[in-house]
Amino acid sequence: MPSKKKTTIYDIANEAQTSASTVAAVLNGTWKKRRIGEETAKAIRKIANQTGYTINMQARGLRRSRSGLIGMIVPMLDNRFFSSLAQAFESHAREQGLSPVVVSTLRDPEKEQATVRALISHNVEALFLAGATDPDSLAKICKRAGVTHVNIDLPGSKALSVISDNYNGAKTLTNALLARSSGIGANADIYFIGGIGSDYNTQQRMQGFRDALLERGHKVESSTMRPTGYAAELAESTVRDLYLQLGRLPDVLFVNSTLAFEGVVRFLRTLPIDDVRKCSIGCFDWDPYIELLHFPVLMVRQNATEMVAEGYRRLKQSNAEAKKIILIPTELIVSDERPPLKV
Amino acid sequence: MPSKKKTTIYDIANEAQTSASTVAAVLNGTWKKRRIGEETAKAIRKIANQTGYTINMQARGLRRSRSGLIGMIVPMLDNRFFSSLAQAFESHAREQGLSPVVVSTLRDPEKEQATVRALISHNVEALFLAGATDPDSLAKICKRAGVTHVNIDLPGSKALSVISDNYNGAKTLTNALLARSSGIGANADIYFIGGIGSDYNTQQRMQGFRDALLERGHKVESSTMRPTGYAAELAESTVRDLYLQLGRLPDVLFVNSTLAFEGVVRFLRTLPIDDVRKCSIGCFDWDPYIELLHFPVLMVRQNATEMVAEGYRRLKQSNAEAKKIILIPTELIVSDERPPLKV
DNA sequence: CTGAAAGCGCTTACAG
DNA sequence: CTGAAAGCGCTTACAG
Repeated sequence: MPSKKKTTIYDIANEAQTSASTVAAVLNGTWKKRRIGEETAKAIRKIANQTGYTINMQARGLRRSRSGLIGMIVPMLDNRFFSSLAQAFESHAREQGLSPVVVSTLRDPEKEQATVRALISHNVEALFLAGATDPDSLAKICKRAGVTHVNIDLPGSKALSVISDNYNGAKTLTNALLARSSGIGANADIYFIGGIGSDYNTQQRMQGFRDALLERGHKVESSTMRPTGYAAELAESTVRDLYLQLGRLPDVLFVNSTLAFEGVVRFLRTLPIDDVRKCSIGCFDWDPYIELLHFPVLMVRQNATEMVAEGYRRLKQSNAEAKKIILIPTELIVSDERPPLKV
Repeated sequence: MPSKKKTTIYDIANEAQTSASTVAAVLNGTWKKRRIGEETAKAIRKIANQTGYTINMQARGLRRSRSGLIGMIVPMLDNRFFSSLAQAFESHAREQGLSPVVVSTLRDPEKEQATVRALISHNVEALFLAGATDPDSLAKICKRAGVTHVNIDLPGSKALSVISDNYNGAKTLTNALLARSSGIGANADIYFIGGIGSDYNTQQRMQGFRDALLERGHKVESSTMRPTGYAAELAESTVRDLYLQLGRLPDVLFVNSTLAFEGVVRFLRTLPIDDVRKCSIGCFDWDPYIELLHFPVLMVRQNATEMVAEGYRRLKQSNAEAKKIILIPTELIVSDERPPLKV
């Protein structure tokens, strides 16, 4: 029975001895308004079920100039933070009866633009630009096409941006790290590792880190700031070099991103455990397994769910003041509230 | 200048003093075939750029009855394995000029069906069903609509399925675990924890586990098989109970899934490290942080990339024998090839 | 309570 | 080398 061609409202109209208009009305819910007979409606619905009718959204979309699609770009999907964003994004989409289209663009400005154009071609009803490297050119493209959009995670100057409160998150983390390592002096060795110096979020985090240190009377030399990128390898060798140079680990280590943290741990696990525990270690970003390492780690967890929720809220009240940056609070996670490893 | 209405080929035709057909041909690449003047083409392209024209895929799709969309359903996105699948899926999609639509359905059969229907409504050109709980009803829906699809990770009987070689992966892992714990007798305590007993993959893995044990002369009692589900909590309490019951850890622990493993580690970290190291521990599934724990873990890494690649390959040669299960080899990962932690 | 008809923005034979 | 026209499958005033 499975027909190769999809059934259309005309097929159903034929079968039901009625018109396409009537079928359309019954199937899209406007039939009460049109006061279509209960009988007719029932018959039509029956045939629709039998034939396995599914509406053609392209046709509907073309006619109503809406698509039922909502788009998101992210740097990559196989990453805790961005996949949480994607997950939240598409839960919301479904709630609103929209189909989510999530595409990763690998922090490549050209891919970002091409993807945004592609999504616009599909007439997405709105666009979430998460972690876009060049939000402002994307904003231009969107504006031209009249597509509303919001920046997530990385802010742009031409549209509403919902991002983590990186500054305060970093400051809180730094303060907590310092509180841990009681008894260190003004000349203590305190390092910031990972992230990209030109990146807005990294800058904010470095600023929060720096301010926390200054407020507590610590010196901050630029050599202690090491935005080594998002890769694990460079973070690993940086900590190793520090260790060799100081003859021990720094007193405090602020690692920016779970990926860089991976590299750091890769080195730390080669050291005697008591050495590692003397160091006060923090990670900006959260991973469940980091909580399970053999030494305590303070983490900043970003609220992906809330960032996306806020993005959706703002899209609805599209009256809202655009070009604004909305900061979403982060959460400080302390890994060793549970019984520590007995050695 | 940004116009609220999107530009269409008619707008461009007006401006360029030519016809919509010509504009269409220039913009979609068929213009050489139609031998349109280089001049005309150039003029049209210029206007298209100025006005920020983007083709309306809904219109094109409606006309050509293709959509440029390709769909995938996954249980969830915020999970290493499934997000790797999603990532691979959409790289391939982009390579082929398709826009990937990935939707998570939370292992809920109703959501799966609703989502598949929604995707079909959007005229996706093919469908990847990853980890679907009820692939066969989905297959029916797809067949009716004439949408080709392939099952990934969890097999169905009505369409091609590409899944991990769970049986051999588990067997290899078990053998490696046994090889580690040399000197244990036929009555050694060897446990399988996590996964769902009714789940095809879990069954295969249990079978591989069991066969490896039998071949090496170990007894396998059903009480040693504990498919406690995919949640961390139950796995945690199960290991704790085992520990209390045996007065020590089992000799070998096979944990099915990184999520269950999280629970296991949550308990293990409360034990003296030397106790933990006496136990030969394995995890079916991989996570970079598991490699960095303070005790060695053997892991089975599934090849998400290859599964997706194979899926795409098969879709192309749609002649291919359907209803077949294709097994993708897994990889055994040994976590402690690097220098171990000095205590 | 119901249907005929126009139109959404493309593509593509067909006719020049 | 180029254009007029039909048609993809819907929606929606409009007319009964």
